Amino acid sequence: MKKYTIGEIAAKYHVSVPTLRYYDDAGLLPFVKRNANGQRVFTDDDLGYLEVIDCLKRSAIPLRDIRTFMEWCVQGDATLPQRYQFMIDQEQALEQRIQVLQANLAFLRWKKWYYAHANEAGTEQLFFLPNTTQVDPKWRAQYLADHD
Amino acid sequence: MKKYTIGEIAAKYHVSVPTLRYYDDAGLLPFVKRNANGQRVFTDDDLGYLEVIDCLKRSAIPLRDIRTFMEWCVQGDATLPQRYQFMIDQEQALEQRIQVLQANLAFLRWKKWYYAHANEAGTEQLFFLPNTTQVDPKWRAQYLADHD
DNA sequence: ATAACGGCTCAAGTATACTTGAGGGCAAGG
DNA sequence: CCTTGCCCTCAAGTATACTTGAGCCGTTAT
Repeated sequence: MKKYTIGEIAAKYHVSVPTLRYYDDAGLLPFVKRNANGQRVFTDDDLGYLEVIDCLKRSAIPLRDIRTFMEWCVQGDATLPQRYQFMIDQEQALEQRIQVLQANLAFLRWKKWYYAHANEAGTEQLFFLPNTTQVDPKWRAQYLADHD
Repeated sequence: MKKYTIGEIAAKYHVSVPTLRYYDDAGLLPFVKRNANGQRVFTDDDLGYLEVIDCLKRSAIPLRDIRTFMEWCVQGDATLPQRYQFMIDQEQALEQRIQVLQANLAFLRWKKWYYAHANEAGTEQLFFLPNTTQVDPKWRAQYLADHD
């Protein structure tokens, strides 16, 4: 089975070597072995684990949660229920976070529209209610009417 | 125009009072005024700004970027081009981040399917290539065939 | 009038996730 | 043989975003 050094794995997953060592210290890599010189040795078997870690990290899951999951992984079949539940929970959490970001995106697009028009006019004044800097709701209504 | 204390604003936006003060110190609230006793006073005019901050924070935009934008806001019409460009940039960045999260979600769903089946069987063994802990690609293919 | 309630500042502490630096080992190439 | 390159550990430093604590002020309720 092909073996990989920490440097090769770092390049493959676009992280620094110290970061990988930090992850190992933090218990995220309980599957890595060492050679006679004490150097970390990664194998093809480990790549699947590393992909999971990569996915969870890109999803901004805290390291301690990733650690918990990886520990279950090396404990074998006895932890399959926990790992299944973990995936159910993470799926739900991620769905919710995506929904929040979709709402934020909609808000940013309305603001973009607002600034596109303000920029063209050279002033925000036309949007404001008299003697305030509050945007007249009619503009928001018009934006929504135009973008449906 | 209605006025609000820092405590009222904190309750409205689900943040702590010290957090709001920290934001003010960090330059995120250049629009807040003070009363004769040095207390922060928020007005209806400010609520629009606070919504923007809330949106950017929920999108995990760094505070220094939010600060830059809020400073442009109080500088008036001269900064409309920068603010328009800011919205364009943030829209694009957020679209990309949502795409990454969608991909991560797809991965988590595959893993959920995997653990659902492993859990039912009581073991992961049936998924592995002989003498490895690598998942036989045929299972991934089957999952993709079943979920399209 | 005094205690509670909220507001204030400033300094220090906490958590997370790394990064950087010092000092050292092992193996391959000139 | 010794320099280069990659590996190692351990300790300390950095950045971000808050939180906590000490000590104080002004308004309001008892």
